[in-house]
Amino acid sequence: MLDAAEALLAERSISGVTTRALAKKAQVSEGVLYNHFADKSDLLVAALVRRFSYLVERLNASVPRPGEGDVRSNLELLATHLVELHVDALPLVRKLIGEPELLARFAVAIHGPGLPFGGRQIRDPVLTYLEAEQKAGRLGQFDVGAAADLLLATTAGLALVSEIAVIDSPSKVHALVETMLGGLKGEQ
Amino acid sequence: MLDAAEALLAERSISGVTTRALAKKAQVSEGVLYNHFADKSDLLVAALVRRFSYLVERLNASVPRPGEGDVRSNLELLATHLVELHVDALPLVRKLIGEPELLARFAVAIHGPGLPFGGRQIRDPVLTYLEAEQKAGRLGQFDVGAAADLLLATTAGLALVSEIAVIDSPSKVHALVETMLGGLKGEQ
Amino acid sequence: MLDAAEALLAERSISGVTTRALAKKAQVSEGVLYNHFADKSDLLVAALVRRFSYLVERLNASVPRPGEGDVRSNLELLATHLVELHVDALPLVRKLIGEPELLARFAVAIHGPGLPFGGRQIRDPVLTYLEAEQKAGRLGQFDVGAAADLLLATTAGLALVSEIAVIDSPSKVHALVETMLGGLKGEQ
Amino acid sequence: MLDAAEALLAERSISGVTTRALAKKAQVSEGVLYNHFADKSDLLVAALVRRFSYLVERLNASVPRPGEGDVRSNLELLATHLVELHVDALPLVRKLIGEPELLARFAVAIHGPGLPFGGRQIRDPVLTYLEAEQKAGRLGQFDVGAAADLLLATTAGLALVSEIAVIDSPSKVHALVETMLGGLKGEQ
DNA sequence: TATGAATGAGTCTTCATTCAT
DNA sequence: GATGAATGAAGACTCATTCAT
Repeated sequence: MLDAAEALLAERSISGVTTRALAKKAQVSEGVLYNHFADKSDLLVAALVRRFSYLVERLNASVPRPGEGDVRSNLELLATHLVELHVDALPLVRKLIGEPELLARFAVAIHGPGLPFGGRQIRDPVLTYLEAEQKAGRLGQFDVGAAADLLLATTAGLALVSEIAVIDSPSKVHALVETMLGGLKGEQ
Repeated sequence: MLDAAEALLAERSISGVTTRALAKKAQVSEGVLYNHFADKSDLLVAALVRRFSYLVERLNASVPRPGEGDVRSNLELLATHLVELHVDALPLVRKLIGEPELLARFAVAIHGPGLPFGGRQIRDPVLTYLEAEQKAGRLGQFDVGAAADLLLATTAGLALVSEIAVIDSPSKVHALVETMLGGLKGEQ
Repeated sequence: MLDAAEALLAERSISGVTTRALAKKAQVSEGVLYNHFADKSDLLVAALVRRFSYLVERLNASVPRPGEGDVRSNLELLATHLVELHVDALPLVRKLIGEPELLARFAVAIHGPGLPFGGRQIRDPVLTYLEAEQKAGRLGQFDVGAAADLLLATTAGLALVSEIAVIDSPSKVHALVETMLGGLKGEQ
Repeated sequence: MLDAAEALLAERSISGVTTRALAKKAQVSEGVLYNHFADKSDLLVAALVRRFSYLVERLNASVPRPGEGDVRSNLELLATHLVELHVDALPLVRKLIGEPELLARFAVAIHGPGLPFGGRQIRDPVLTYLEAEQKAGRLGQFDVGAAADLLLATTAGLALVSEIAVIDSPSKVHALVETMLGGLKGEQ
């Protein structure tokens, strides 16, 4: 049932996820839904939460280890993973953003407020990585929170744009990291 | 009619913008819509385009003049205006992001591809400003496109977050500009 | 206005003939209709009557002269003209047959009861021709009315079928006339 | 549901068969239709097909046995049954003739092309009977197909006319058969 | 007379939800 | 627990007709 919801959520516009479609996908009858969930929204939220958890887990597993390797490469890797995360999260967001009520229930379920490209669950790993590198002296002085926001927002932006237009994502990521490292004042 | 659509678009979820609500808001009967527009989508797109045009105009009027004043202050001002722009554009985006079909029609209407927090119409002014300051020697060497993306994405992110949580926007903007100017490597 | 109605009647399904389409076709505004006709039906009936009159006139002009030429050829010619008549009348009939109310008003307007492939106005010329040939001794004894019905019904049938399937109309007409002339008992 | 559709089809003009009327007739709510049929058309086609099948069956059961009885009487009987068939089929035809789309779906459902007063399913029994009598030497030489067309078209015509005007059907049938048997040339 | 915006009842269709089996 | 037919409110859209200008 949850699997069916997840599958449908991934392939259809929110309004296309009907109880009928759900039932068909799960190979069960329409009424089953109400034997396990209070509501259609309930099922949807459950599916969304499960998906979200998976994505967070994946991110945590792929954050570079501070102190190892090259900082520049690490940041590029991190940014690449963030783009991937956002690309995969986009269908979710698409659903939630248009349905305030659903979003509220999802937010409560996750309990991490501040959704978009973040919520603590996604922002924290990035923050932690940056702080560690900074503490290790491999990065200079800067506002870690602001840097995380730049990274998260811009990678989310890339994910969004790449859905609509064809872009050279790797080179965009490269430019992003370069620009963030170097700053606008120039490396005098 | 357009006013009613704009008003409704601003206050309701996309699925709440029904022909019935539209008619009631405009104080006319339901059928009127179809005497002036081919479609409900048609009306919506028209309203969205009108709103978008207004926002673009306002942005253009508020971009700082390159060479004048302080670069840092200019950037903060620009970032502030961008946050405002995105805050105002959010209801629009919210609608479009969940309705691929509507988005497509809107894109065609605007003819500026690459929608999200951009499209040429919004990105170009930022780009132009940065290039001018760079040419004037008031900024160092950096990838202007990447910098514009950072600025646009992060201000969009701030707008999004500020809708859900209470944040200290001005200080966020300040930190953002500082971080972008200085870079992560530190000003050794 | 009438012209527009006639044109529309010819090219669209009955439900496609809307006041809007009518107005557009006639290059006038929607309201005009009600300045000249009581009703949409009124206009439609007027247009149908005009069309019907034209068809009847054309038939009368093309009925072979009794006593002249070859009876067999005359009958084939007559049958051919009847097929043409019915082909042209089909769009009319199509409209009327599905709208009892319209049909009733049309019937009253024509005043010739017994519509389908007939009404006196179409049946009479055929009847007259057959009687004349019979009187002239160029045809044997038979029920003139029944023969007219056979001719009218079968040509109508051919017209109807030729709309749906591709048929060799001339040879069908030939066979029809042969069979009618010779009868089923055989020419012993 | 099907019964309701059949009933309504019989008593109303095509445009009068609305989902509302259907639901009321079947004593169920409006939505039910869409739990069992894809479409209103779908239901209509199903009802039409069922009705058509019944009529075809009835005809087959009532075709006279060749070689038995009197040919003249057999033909009159056959013609009488055909008139009845067409009278009963008329409501069907009335619906279909004005709705090209519906007709197309019906045609596909029946798979017998060549609709009007025939399609193979109705024409074939007549054809078969005539051929058998001819082979048995009880009828002379004539084009069997053309004779079948005459019979079918004229009985259809009688059915049609009898709906509008009051006619003496039996005597019309008698005259029809006489005329077909004897031919127009006279039995010299 | 012509116009065309406004009307509003009515059409088909969708869909979350219920409930007897 | 599972089923799936039934419900009915709601949605988008159509269109003949009216009427102030």
